[in-house]
Amino acid sequence: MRRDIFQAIADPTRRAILVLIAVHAMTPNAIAEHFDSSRQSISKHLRILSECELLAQKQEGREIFYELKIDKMKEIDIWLDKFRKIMEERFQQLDEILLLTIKNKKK
Amino acid sequence: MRRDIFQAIADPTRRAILVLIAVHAMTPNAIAEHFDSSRQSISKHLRILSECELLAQKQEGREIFYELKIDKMKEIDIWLDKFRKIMEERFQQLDEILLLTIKNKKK
DNA sequence: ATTTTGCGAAACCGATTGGTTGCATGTATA
DNA sequence: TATACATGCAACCAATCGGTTTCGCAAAAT
Repeated sequence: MRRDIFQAIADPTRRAILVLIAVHAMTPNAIAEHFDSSRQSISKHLRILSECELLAQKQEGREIFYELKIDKMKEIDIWLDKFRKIMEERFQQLDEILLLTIKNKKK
Repeated sequence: MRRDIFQAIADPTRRAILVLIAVHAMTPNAIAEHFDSSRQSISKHLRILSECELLAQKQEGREIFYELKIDKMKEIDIWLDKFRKIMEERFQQLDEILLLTIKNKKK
């Protein structure tokens, strides 16, 4: 059972759920009303998102409110940072090449 | 055939390929050497990444160099922006509540 | 006390996934 | 020209995925 945040956000319904919940916590039934899928199907998605620690639950009577744990989203940002850094290095190298070219022309 | 960038980066091997290629373009064989998977398996991943426009190909003789199209990665960042904005709004609302609380105490 | 409501869990099903094997094709090399 | 190499593509397979149906269990409502 592979269960990481990248696999979690691969599904478009799950991404929509995250956006929906980001505004304020919601119950499974309330969430399901926003989609064509059944309540059970949404419940499955909620379980997967919870297993990835993207969601927290707040029980109120027989209702369960799911809320987004926004901090977990940072993990995606951290991964993207790798590419930001690599790109920075690339531009620096490009700068050096351009600088050398200018210097050579002056000779 | 669902083929978007989020589904593309869901697979850990594909994510590793992206990081590998980000540094400099590579051929399928060279990439495959970094993994336990077969050359054909890596080729399949490259095809999926290409279909998502995450990769560009440069043919050199009988070799094909795959390079990362870094701009496409921005799409993930754009999606993350939604949450950044929602969080900003939340903090603003929190500020307003705190402000009101202070004002009420003064009364 | 009985019924309704909100929910999770399990069983099942077709579609998709990631992997392998076996080709076909085009390019270097002998 | 014959051979070795780099690669893509199609066929196949077990595992996983997303969905539905059915059930059981509590908490509310009647």
